[in-house]
Amino acid sequence: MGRISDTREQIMDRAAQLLMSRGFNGFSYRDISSHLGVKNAAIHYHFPAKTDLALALVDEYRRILRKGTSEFMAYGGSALEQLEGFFIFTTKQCHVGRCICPFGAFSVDYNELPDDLRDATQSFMEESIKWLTRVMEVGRTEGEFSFTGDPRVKAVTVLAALQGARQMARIHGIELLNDVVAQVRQDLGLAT
Amino acid sequence: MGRISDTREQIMDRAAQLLMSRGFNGFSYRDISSHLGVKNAAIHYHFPAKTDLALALVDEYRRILRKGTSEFMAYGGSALEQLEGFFIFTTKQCHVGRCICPFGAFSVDYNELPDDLRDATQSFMEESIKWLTRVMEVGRTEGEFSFTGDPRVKAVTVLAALQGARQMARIHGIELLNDVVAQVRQDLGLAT
DNA sequence: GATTATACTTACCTATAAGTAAGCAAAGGT
DNA sequence: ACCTTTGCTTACTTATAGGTAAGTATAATC
Repeated sequence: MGRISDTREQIMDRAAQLLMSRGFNGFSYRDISSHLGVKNAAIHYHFPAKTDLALALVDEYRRILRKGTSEFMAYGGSALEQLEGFFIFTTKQCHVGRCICPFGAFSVDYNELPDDLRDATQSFMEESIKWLTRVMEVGRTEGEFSFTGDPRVKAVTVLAALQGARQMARIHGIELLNDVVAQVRQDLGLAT
Repeated sequence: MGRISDTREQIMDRAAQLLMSRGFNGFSYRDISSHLGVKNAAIHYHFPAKTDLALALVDEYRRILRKGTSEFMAYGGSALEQLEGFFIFTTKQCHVGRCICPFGAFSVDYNELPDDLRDATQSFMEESIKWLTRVMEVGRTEGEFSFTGDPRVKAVTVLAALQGARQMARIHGIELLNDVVAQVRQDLGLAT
């Protein structure tokens, strides 16, 4: 028994891995418990239903996003830095865990998801879009990027390309993601 | 009992719907059989294992792809026409069934898929990439599109953006896909 | 007209899923 | 010293999954 309870954290860590490698319906409590050496019911103690676990994960994702973007959102700053940070985060995560984007994981099962989880996923996504929209806006205004059209639509397109690329990378090899990132940069007028 | 056996076709139709709306692990034989008003074992008669069903679906996708692209691949032609056809196909499919791309459906569960199904998915994807690469090549040469970098990488990026957009559209509304298509066109120098 | 293949159904099996209820050991507060 | 909360385990339930074996009605073949 840990000091406070690091079991809860370990559950979430493992669940995050599994979610991004198999999708929400692709893993079970058993996959978590057997890995941690605890019983199934221990997971249910911390997260009574699978939905609760998923909600906790979405919350954590949102916390991570906010940590990396709150200063930029509040005061502005280098859009290029934010974007490159995002690329690095994405590719690193993908290389380490061969995992897909959380949005991708949820979106496949989205039609069968309970309402609260759908809402949480949707608002997390809206938050991500808002952040990248601001990055696009600021970046174009400051002359760091060049693109035509609505910044929000461009932001959504970039997110979509990365989400798709992470998935395609599993089928076709990890370098596919690097290629897509390179192309997205090029499409924003950035040097290779 | 149908003339020859349209049950098999109906199974595949329904399975295709389900695959694209829930992912490979998101539907069961029961979902198909109950919809068709037959028993579970009837599906097993036509497709002993779920893998067999999935393989048949991939084969069908490949057939559809070839039907729409073989002439272009053989003789060249209007790249713009091919691309617009692809956009229309994608958006229509998405609007009608609120469904994701087959690649997306398989890629989420990819790590747990049997080898033969992985191979089939991979080679179908390679075929799709090859086709769109040629579209990009011809389109740029003929001056229909403008983009920088490797045609294959550009093709992969476009596919990734559409795959990602179809998934994000489920969470955030169907107009997201239209936006992404518009942005992709714009990024290729096409008029809105 | 007997045989065989087709296209199923009925009935079953085994594994696994999510989830619950009750019990228990240890730590913390009073 | 006693009670309560925390953090689990044991033992169970119900539902569903993929899959199989054996039987049956119809249609085609010889």
